[in-house]
Order: sequence, then C-alpha cells, then structure tokens
Amino acid sequence: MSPKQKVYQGVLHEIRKYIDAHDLKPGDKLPSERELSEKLHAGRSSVREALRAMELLGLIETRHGEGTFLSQYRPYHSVEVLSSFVLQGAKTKNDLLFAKKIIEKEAARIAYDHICDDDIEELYGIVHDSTLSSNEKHVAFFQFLFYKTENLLLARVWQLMDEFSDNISSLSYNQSFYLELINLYRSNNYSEIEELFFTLPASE
Amino acid sequence: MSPKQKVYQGVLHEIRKYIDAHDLKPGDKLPSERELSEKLHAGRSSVREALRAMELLGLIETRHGEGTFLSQYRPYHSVEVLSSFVLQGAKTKNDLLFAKKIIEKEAARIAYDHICDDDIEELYGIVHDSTLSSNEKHVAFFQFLFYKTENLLLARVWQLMDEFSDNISSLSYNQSFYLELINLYRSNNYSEIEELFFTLPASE
DNA sequence: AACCATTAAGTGGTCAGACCACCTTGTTGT
DNA sequence: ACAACAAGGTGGTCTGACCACTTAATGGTT
Repeated sequence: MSPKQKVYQGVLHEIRKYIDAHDLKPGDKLPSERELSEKLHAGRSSVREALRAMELLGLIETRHGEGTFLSQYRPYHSVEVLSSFVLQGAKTKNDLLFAKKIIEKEAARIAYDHICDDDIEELYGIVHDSTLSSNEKHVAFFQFLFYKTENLLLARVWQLMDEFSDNISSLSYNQSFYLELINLYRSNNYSEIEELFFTLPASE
Repeated sequence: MSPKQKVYQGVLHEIRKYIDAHDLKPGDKLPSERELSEKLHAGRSSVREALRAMELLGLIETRHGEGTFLSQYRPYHSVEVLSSFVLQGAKTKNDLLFAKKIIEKEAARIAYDHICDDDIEELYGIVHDSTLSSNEKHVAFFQFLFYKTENLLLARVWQLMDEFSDNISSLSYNQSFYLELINLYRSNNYSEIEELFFTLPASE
C-alpha cells in the first residue's frame, strides 16, 4: 500500500493497534522502547521518534526510569505548540469551520430523536446562563446535544475540531440561533433544522 | 530555566526562534539536521525527535534528499493522528459506521453544488468498472465525491473512518444505491439525497 | 522480625557513528 | 551542445554505547 511510509509512522500505527488489542486505558503502561523496537523490527530511535511525537500531542506520558504510559488526552500540549507557530492558511481554516458546522448540524438532527422536554429545559438554561461567555455557551450547548446523540465518536471528533478552531477563531452563533433551535425541538419541527444551520448568521 | 526539560523540547524551542529570527515563511527551507545538531549542541537523533514531532503536527514537510521545509499550517495531520487514538476509545462499531455514513451523506450533498455532467459520467464509470471490487468501488466513488467538495479535511476524516471500519466490516452499498444517487444528480433532485441515505440497504 | 542501606536490573534520555536511498549539481566524454 | 556519469549534500534508519532515574531484590544490622 504505502511502501514509502516512514518507519516511525508505521510504529505509530502499530502502537495504536497494540493499544486497541490490549484495550489499554489512560494510565496503563506501554511496552518499553527496547521491547517495542524488538517486536516491531525497528530501531529504537525510530520508536522514539514515534513516541516523542505522541508525547508532544499529549497522547502519552513518559516517566524517566519508569516507563511510558497512556495519558488522559490533554489537548493543550499540541495546541500550545501549534499556537507558538502562528501559521495559518485561510483555506484550511474554512475547511475546518465548515466541517465543524456540518457535524454540529447533524448532531442537532440526531439529537432530535433522543430529546425530551427536560432536555429542552436544560438547553434553555444553558443559553440563559449569564455566567457563561458566548463561546462557553456554544460548547456547553453542543456538548449536551452530542451527549444526547449517544454517539461518542461524533462527540470526540467535534471536540477535537472545536479545540483546533478555538485557536483560529472562536465561533459561536447568535443567541437567536440557539433559541430558534430549541423552538424547533419544542414544536417537533424536524425538517427545518437543516435550513436553520444553512441560513444562520455566525457572530464574529 | 527549565532544568528538567528534554533536549528535543529545547530544540523545538530553538527552531521556533530560528524561524522567527529569519522570518521564514511556508515553503522556506530549514537548516539540515546535521547543521541543527551542530549549532544547537544536540545529537542528531534529538533533533530528529523534534522534527518528527513537528512533522506530525503538520508544521514542517520533509523531502528525502532535499531537506526540511516549513509547510502551510494544516491541522489535518494532527487531527488525523489524534483521531486515530481518540477513535479506539469509542470503538463501538455502530458509532463508527453511523458517523461514517453521515459524513458520506454530507459529502454527497456538498458535492451536489460542484458537480457537472462530466463528473456524473465519471461516477457512472466507477460504478460499472468491472475491475473493481464492491468495496473498491465504494472507496473510489466517495473519494471522487470528497474531491469535489473541495474540503480536504472532511476527506481525511472520512478516509480515516474508512480505514478503521475496514477492520470491522467493510461496508458498501448496493449497486442500486450508487445508481440512484447518480440519478438524483442528473435530475437535479437535491432534497431526496437525505432520504436515500437513510433508507438505503447496506450490503456488506 | 523489622528496618535500612546497598545493589542489580529495567527504563527513558542522549549521543556518536555508520550505512543507505534520494536529489541536485557539476563534471566529463562524446 | 547534449547525455551519461560522479560527487556531495540531505533525510532515513539502525546499532551500540553511555548516563540518569526508578524500582525491586538483597542482605546485613538492630
């Protein structure tokens, strides 16, 4: 398939498979560098390149003399590094924001089938919570929606995109948007969700 | 300052300063690994650990035999890698397949606005290409659609999900599905795309 | 038996050197 | 003038060697 793939990328892939196969959770220990090197038929330096990259992304935590451990996913590692290299492409920025919007829209639609009156009240409360900033409301609002979709994968992907887009430009919608969506939920009006997202006026 | 900081992190910092000091822009060349190693008083492997991490973040691009270059900032790389590790936490088969289907659906809708008659012929050709397996057709079909959306990020995310779902169960639709979608394109019938995806009979 | 110091083994951190594969450039020979 | 070849620079990779740190086993002292 990809004969030109570098070794460290292959190692990365293998490590992922290992984690999957052994069902490792945050805090669990990974094999030692030497052991990985031997089992994957790769030099230790190549293994380290993969591990270092993972570390910078905040995926693993490494403790001198002890070993390498799976860490709770902490995005600030990578975000920190990325923001220190202030390089931006307008095209990619749009891609990201657009993709994010699409996922939000789908979440709103999927949640439609799982939402009850109490949930609607909860959403209403978020929108009117004066202790939250505009952006925090947005995150809380959709986090709840994603929770309702019961699709953890979509939620994770969205969360990821949100973290990255935060670094570029924090996006939220006008308050009227959220209220309008709530109204659609209340009035059992599924078909207009699509339209709402397409015509929405984004604030800043 | 940071006595316990690892060498590769220091190198990372120095490289950033170098870029800043020389006002390097995307496409510009960085010093060679050996040169960096010498000037920063670090081993070449340490320099490489830093560079590999940067590469995974999408900050640099490395070309064998030529050198290392600053790249346009693309979140894709990191999103890709991060997703691959986030995915295994939410590896419910249904979550994955469902999310994938949603993205495919959205791609089909977005492509709707960018597709011309020639493109439709191309799609038609893919579906009737007898040299392709059912799964290969699926990949080729949607790869073309994603290309038309001009959103590389979505394409990558989908590709990633496809790779993962491959391990679970290779999913493709009945041939009639593809033909039906093509028909919708031909007849300028946008509104039924949604329905097509929701009522489709999957054939593994 | 309980305790603490020592030791050994395992692990990450780092470096140096050696090849290889690839690209560019300049030289050579026709 | 042109094509073929050669050399040097660059990333890609591996090996082996230390070092620093942690943990667990060891063993002797109290």
